[in-house]
Order: sequence, then structure tokens, then C-alpha cells
Amino acid sequence: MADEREQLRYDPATIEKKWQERWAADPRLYAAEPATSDKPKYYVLEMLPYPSGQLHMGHVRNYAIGDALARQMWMRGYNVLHPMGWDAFGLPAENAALKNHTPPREWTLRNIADMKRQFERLGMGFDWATEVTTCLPEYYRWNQWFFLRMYEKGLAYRKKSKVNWCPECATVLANEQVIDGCCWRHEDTKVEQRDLVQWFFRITAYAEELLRGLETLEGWPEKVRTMQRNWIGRSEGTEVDFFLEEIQPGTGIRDQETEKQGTEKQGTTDQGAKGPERQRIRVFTTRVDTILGATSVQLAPEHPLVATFTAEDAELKAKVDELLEQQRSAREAGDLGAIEKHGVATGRFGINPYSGERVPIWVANYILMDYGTGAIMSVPAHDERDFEFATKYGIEIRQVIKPLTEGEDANALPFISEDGVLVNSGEYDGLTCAQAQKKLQEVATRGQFGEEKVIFRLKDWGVSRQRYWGTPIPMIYCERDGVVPVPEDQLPVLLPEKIEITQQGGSPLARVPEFVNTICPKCGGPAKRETDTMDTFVDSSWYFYRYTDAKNDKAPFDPAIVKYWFPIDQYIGGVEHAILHLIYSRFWTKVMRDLGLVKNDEPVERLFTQGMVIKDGAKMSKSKGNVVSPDEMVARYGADSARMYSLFAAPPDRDLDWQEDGVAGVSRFLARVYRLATKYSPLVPAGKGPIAEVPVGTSLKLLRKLHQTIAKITQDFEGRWHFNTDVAAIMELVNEIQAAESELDSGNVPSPVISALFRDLILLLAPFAPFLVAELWEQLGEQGAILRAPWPKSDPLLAREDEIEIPIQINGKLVAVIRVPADADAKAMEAAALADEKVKARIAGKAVIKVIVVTGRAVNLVVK
RNA sequence: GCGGAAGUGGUGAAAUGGCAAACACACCAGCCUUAGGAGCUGGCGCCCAAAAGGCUUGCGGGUUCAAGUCCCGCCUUCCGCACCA
Repeated sequence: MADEREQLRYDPATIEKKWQERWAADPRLYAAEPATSDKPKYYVLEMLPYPSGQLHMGHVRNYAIGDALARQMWMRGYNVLHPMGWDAFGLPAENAALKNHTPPREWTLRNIADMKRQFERLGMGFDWATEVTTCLPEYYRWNQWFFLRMYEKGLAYRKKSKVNWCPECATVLANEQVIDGCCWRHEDTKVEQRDLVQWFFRITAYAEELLRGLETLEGWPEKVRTMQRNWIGRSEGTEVDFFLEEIQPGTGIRDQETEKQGTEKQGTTDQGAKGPERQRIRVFTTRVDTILGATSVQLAPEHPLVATFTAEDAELKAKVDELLEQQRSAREAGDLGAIEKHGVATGRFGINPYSGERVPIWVANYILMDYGTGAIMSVPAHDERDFEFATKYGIEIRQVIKPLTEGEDANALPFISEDGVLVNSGEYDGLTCAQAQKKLQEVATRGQFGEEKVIFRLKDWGVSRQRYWGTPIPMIYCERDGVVPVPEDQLPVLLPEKIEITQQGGSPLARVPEFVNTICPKCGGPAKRETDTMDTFVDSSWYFYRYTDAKNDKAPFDPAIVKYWFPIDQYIGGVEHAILHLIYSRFWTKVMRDLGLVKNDEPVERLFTQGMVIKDGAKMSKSKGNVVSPDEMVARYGADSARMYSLFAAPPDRDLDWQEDGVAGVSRFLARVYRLATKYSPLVPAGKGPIAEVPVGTSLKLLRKLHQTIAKITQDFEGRWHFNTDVAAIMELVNEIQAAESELDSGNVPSPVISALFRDLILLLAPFAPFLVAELWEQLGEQGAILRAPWPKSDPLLAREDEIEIPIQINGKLVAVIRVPADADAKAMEAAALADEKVKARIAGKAVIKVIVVTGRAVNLVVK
């Protein structure tokens, strides 16, 4: 007995080492077939990792999910593309260089080698032949190529703009990299604003399409679609010009004419046509219907008009500067929303184009220059913010909307934001808000003082980074010819390798004369290269296309191959990429489509966002000190146990609470599988083939459970993906087999049944525990890879129960459970229910008013 | 404030509107032993000494023969967005 135990002892270290070596020697094992294959294709992709040095548990979970899916699809006969690569440019490599004087390239490539070994140790089924490493010229040259294409199309352009500057990184951050006013990498470092000339991608040109496209992405989580919708931030409204009341130069005296004109024109519709020479203040509003209630105009401190007001008014300038400073510090603190409203009256007036009414012009610290027009009309009666401001500064509050709901005294309310009918609005009185909006827009358009307008919160994508470790932007600046793109045949613009990384500001490439100094491709004269590099989100915006044709040195990829594989059938990754990476990727796909490179409008058919890995109530992180190392788990319990636990502990879309005892439990389970399968595997080959006799007794019981399990798991893979319950179902099956062990030993169960049981059990486990199943599959005498074996089919006749348990309720309360034949009809079920002793006792002397029978489900007696 | 998700035993969790707590972990009792991070048997939501019985899915209503599940209102937690005009 002891010897037997020892012999059947599960030793993952030995098994996993053996198979890891074999798999490494077989590069075709996980390779996709060419695009000419006649199998149905399946492209399953997990987000590529940044090569930080070590995989963490979040990676293990992410890739365990994807690998399970890939393996199951292989077994179902699909041509599966399951690639992996490295998001290898980025700041940590430079930080590491600073810290220990390792060149970024060396540091990065070493990390990649380490992490690749970890992947292999975990048994991940990636096709390494298509590996993509974004920091290599073979890849980033195509970033440059795309940049040039986008430049030609006007989609890449240069502009001076305020940028988020992280003093710690000494670089510009994208808006998305600013979290609560701080750098995304340095949570305690406040981001500053600086002016720099930057390269931008015109993602706003696709804003409308990116938004509309979300409607088609039914395979994406609603949460992600909502986040993108909010990010794009489409807002329908009206732009309207208030005319600037002119003053006599130098006198400060108002232009009486303007005022008079305006007053006279009240209620007419053509006053805007009068003077295109008149200065205007354009405001954006979603509530043009309230414009007759506008009692001031509010400008952002940075509004260009403000500078003209302050030019001759030092006192005003000082006040505006103060407002600007308040806004800046609030922005830097990340709590713009909490800023205390301050403002200053400019002493100037605007003219309402509809009424000719004079309204004062203010500058306010809560008005943002980078949204809308940087100017608003203020309607205190119908907007909370305007109400607050007007109350504070004693500006008139004039109600122009009468709410539809009666009863409430409108005058008692601070402000009314609800829908209603216009009042105090001259000829527009009586119109509903919607009617008024339409009408007022028409009037503005006709009068050329405004128009219907859709604006977006989405900004163009600033891609310049003053960093070394990124793709050089392929542009040249010539004193004579200006901005000149690097000719395509001179690509790639290589990133120089000999460079010292320092923490000094600006772009490190600017300190490499051999790089900077070049000749102008147009005139041949001396010129300088762009020294900024590209945002690393550029790299990850199209890498998944490169996988399909990773070795192509003539083009980023062959469109014909991409056409076969795209869109990606299933993309899996963390929800933290819901906006940045996933919106840029969608943008890039649309650009490539318009360049004629791809046919698909969207890159990803189905998206799955897995939950975080939590320990002791917090996300695993170094700062929290609750990190569990995959290497350690693998060393202790084996890769199969670590992987399977990460699937078993929670459904994949939820956060997972890491408990090491749970890993040990899964390991014990696998040990039982190993023991049972090893013990009975000698019986399996002999029993291969159809089951001749009709199974009865224990055989039937086990086969029934087996086929129910096959059905459950097969169905679950179709989209529900509750792998935790799939693993639980396999555990139940194994529990039943184990409970029948003495019967198996006694020879009462025919060998074809034993054979079917163990073959299918191993096949069912194949997506979850690749090492163990490889070993057991071999033990069964099988030669080929288990991935090439077909996924088991559930036989409905075998899965079917012939007797089922039916709960009997009286007035909705459970009183008994009876057994009836599975095919019992309503009549039979009712009769059986009424025949039950407990039921009889309960209904004795009472009237059964109604009997509800749900065939195969339940019986409920309504009794009085 | 707006939007999204969630709330079930000591813990992770399960449950096409039809027996709440499957499967595990932890714990308790026992067995075995070459004493192990091993294996086996049993117990394990709450109330009641036990049985019988009753109660139980954040709170309050509702729909239904029947609600963890659907609807309405509220509370709490997490995530995203936020004076966005």
C-alpha cells in the first residue's frame, strides 16, 4: 500500500519540467496554420505585458484565461492564433538605466528573456514564432511608416500646446496619464502645465465614428463602452455669438449707437447680419432655449479677449491673473470640480443677439478654455453653477422656463433645470424647451450669429515624448524647407544606442549630435532631426496586426493575411485599458482602413476584462507589500495548480481574492486526479472503443455524471466563461469516480466505461492543467499532443437522468421533495405530489384551490 | 452630481423565476501512518439542550402560485467620469 501511494504520488516539479522541455523542442505545437487554411479561424489575444522584469499574479490570471480558451478552441478544431509579444518601450527602462547604469535596451531584452522563461514555465501555449517586441527596429520602423502616412493625410500635425509636465519624469504626459492631478507613475507628484510644440494625431477627426462604433461592439462589456462614451463626451448644443459692445478708444465711454441698435432690434431676427466687423464672443450652450435668461457672459481667464481687456487695465489684469492661478492650482490638484467660484467683472458688456440686451462680461475661474469656446452665457435661473455664481456676485436671476409640473412654487426654487415652457422670452414664450431650441438655432443660423453645434470632450492625441526609450519621430527640421518628413526609404530612423541617460529635462536625443545633425532630404543642406519620441501607446495601437505577419520587412503586414485573421475574435485584458489603449487601437484601425490596409472597421469583436487579483483586501502591489510571486507559487505547487486556482477562485470577470490555502487545495485535487488516472490507465487502452452493452448501475451513474459534466463545460466555454464552476464540475466528477473506486477495483465496471471516463476526464482538464494532462495522456498510450485530440461530445441520452427530484410547495413554502420519472407529465407529477404523506398531512381538511405544475421543475399547491 | 458593477455562511463562492449555500478553503471530531504542507470518514448558515419546528441572500415595499434572481424606493462598498457649459 505504501509503495503504491509513493508510486502514485503527484510530483508536479518533475512532470512540468519534462513537458516544458518537450514543448520547447516543438515550435510547431502552438503555431497557427497559414491564412490559407480551410479550418475556421480563431484569434484569441491577451494584452501584451510590459517587460518590467517579473510576471505578477494578474498576468498569470490573464494568460490562464486566454490559454484555457485557446486550448479548448484547438481541441474543437479551429485554426487558432494565440500570439505573445512585449510592450517594450517606456519609461521604466530609462529609470532602471538611471539607477544601475544598464542601457535600456539591455535591461529590456534581459527582462523579456526572464519573463519568456516564466511564460514557458507556466505552460502558456503561445506561438513564439510570431513574437513581437516593440522596441526593435523591425517593429518600430512601421510606427514611423504609419507616422509618415498620417502626416501625409493631415492626421499628424504639430501645434504649440499646454502639456502636462511631470517634474519627476521630466516629460510630457498624455491627459490619460494624469490621475487626480498627479503623474500616473508618481502618485505624489503634481503635474505642471507647460507650453511646448508637440506632435498630435487627429483622433478627433474620428470622434463621431468612434462613438457610433461603440453601438456595434456588442461583444464588449457595457462598462467599457460607457467609459469610452464618456471619454469621447459628445455634447449637442448651439454656438451663439454675443456681440461685444464697443467703447470709444481711450475714453472708456460706451458706444451709444451699439446699445441703441441692440435695443431697437429686440425681437427681430436679422440683427446679426448687420456687422461682421463687430467683435463677437462665441459661447457654447446646450440650453439655448434659456438664452433670454442669460444675465452675464463668462469668459475663461485664458480667453484671448480677456488679454485685450487687461492690456490697458493693470488692476483687472492682476485680478484675472489671480483667477488663472486658482484654476491652475485646482487643475494641478486634480480637484477642478471643487474649485471655489471666483470671478471679476470686466466692465465690458456683451449684447444678446436675440434681444439686444446688454449683459456684463465677467471672467471666472471655473470656465475652461479647452472645452467648448472657453466662454459661456450664464443663466442663473436654470443652471446650478450659474445660480451659485450669480448669488455670490449679485447678478440678476431671471426665470425663463416654467416647469411643466404644477404645484411647486417655481419662485421658491433656487434654480430650475427641468423641462418646461418658455416665459419672459418675448416672441418665444409658450414654446417648449425642445421647440425653442430648434427655433432659436434656426434664427441664429439665418442671422449668422450662431449655429447648431456638436462638440466633443475628446482631444487630439499628443504623441510627443521628451524621452529616449521610444520610437524616434521621423521628421527633420530644415532652416530653408521647414518641416520635412524622413523619406520612406530612409526608414527606420534608428534610435542611437550609445547614450547616457540622465535626469535632465528635455529630450535625451537632443544631446546626441550624431543623431540630431542630418541633412535635409529636400535641399541637402544641414538640418536637425526631431528629438522627441512617440508615446508608447502608439506601439500597442496596432501590434496585434503585426502578429499575423510578424516577419514582413516590406510592409507592416500583408493585408490579405490580416483580412483572414481579423477582427480579433476574443481580446482579454485588464479594465485599466478600457479607455487609453482600446480607444487608440480603434482609432488606428480606422486610420489603417482609410489607408486601404485593412477591411475591418473595428479591431476587436469580443472583449473580456478580467478582474484584479486582490490579497488581504487590496490590489497586489509592492507598496502594499501583499505581492505573491508566481515563481514561488509554481515552485511550491506547480504551474497547473497556480493556473487552475486562478480560474477556480472566482469567475474571471470578478476580482479574485488570493488565498494560498486555496492553491494547496487545487494541488491536492490534481494529486487525486493523478493518482486515480495513473492507477486505472493500464485499463484504458484495452477499453478504447464503443461501449457495447447498455450501461447500468455504477457504470451508468458514472457515465451520466461524465456526460453532464461535458455538456456543462462545453456550454460554458461558449460565452459564459464561469471557469470556476467548470473546475467545480470536474471536481464533482472526480469525487464520484473516487467514491466508486472499490467498484472499479472489483471489476464490475467494464473497461470501455473506465476508458471513456478517464479519457474524457483528461480531455476536460486539458484547458486548465496542461502539464498534468500531457503526462496522463501519454500514460494512456497516446502519441500525439492532446491539443490535437477532439474535444469530447456529450451524449444527451447518457447525460439524461431517468428520475428527478421535484420540490413540492404548499402556498409557496417547501414541504416535501419527491422523486418522479424524468418524463413525468403534469398529471403524473400532480398525482405524485398529492400522494406524498407529508403533503397529505398538510392539506388534510383544507381545500386545494389551485395546483401549479411546472413540468420537470416543481409543484405548488394553493390551499385554503 | 452623472454613469457602471457589486452586497449570500468563518472565507472564496454556487444557484435558465422553481429544494439557498454546489465546489472548495478554514475549523471541529475520529481513523490511518513510513509523522506529511499526506490520505480516509463524519460534522460545519442562524435560533432551540436535542428533536419537532422556525428563521435566513444589505434595508423597505411591490409583482408572482413561487423572488437571491424581476420592478420601485433607500443604504453601503468598489470602479470610471466630473463646475464639460
